[in-house]
Amino acid sequence: MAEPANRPDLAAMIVPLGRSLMAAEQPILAAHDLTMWGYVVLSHLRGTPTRTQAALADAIGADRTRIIGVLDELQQRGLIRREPDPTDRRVRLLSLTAAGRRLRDTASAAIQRNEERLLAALPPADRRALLRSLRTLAALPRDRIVGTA
Amino acid sequence: MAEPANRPDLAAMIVPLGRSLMAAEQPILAAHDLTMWGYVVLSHLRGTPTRTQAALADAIGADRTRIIGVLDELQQRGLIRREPDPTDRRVRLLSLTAAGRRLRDTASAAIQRNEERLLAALPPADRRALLRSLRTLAALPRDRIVGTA
DNA sequence: TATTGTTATACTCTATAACTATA
DNA sequence: TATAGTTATAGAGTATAACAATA
Repeated sequence: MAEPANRPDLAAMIVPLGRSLMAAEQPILAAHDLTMWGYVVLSHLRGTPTRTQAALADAIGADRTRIIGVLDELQQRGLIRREPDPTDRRVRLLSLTAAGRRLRDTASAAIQRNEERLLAALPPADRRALLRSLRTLAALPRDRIVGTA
Repeated sequence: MAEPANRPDLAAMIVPLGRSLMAAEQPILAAHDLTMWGYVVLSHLRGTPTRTQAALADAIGADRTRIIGVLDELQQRGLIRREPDPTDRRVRLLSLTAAGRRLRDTASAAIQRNEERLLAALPPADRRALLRSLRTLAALPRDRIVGTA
């Protein structure tokens, strides 16, 4: 058993790659006055307006307490709306403003322009398969990956 | 300009996926009494015995000061050798012991067994293309990805 | 003087606990 | 009493600065 390792661990390839991609985003985000979490929030709200801050935190894999300062700033800058739900005044309805959407789309375009530079290293068919596969894996629920520890 | 975003950012897919994969490794590593950095060190030394601790730290993307405790423990447990270079007694020659190699291979097999579960979600051709592509991207030097910020 | 490794310290990021308000 | 949000605090992980040994 235990044949010789003929491929690196998935994690060993993906984690450092992720770190590099994050580092590559940093100057782009800074140019748009966005923190990484700020950008993540905008990106998530762009697809799916969210009913509670807790649900948002959960969806983006952050702690509830961590996103509060982020939301404060995004709201102050008029990039998101954060209105008490008339039905239940404890919850804050979260959505993007037009300005928020514009900013996030501009930043995203710049980020993807940079990413295209890397993807150019791949044959077109592999490139497509990579993106398709990553979408599939990224869509898996976290505990499907982690296993019921 | 700025056509509607038709794909998620690479980073947005890869980073959370990496976090989940790391979380999935955790219990497996714990079962072998390994920390993540410990495992990373063993894995790197397995492929390439390294001449200085600084070079090792650099190769695995860690700080010089961070790996010292890790090396201490691995050495104490007889998993690595760490001998002063007779040529230059400042440097420590680092390599795996037989026990170190065995342990890392066993852990790696368990990790990859778990990863196979996920890869099974992909069509075989995509799966191959994904691994091939990740290898290519992971082999890129970091500053090729980050750009000369 | 420059470099390897080490130790001690400070900083950042993240999670935990305690509090307020609504229900 | 339970839940959403917030604030204050503590903890983990990481990097920075100062030091000792060797070249």
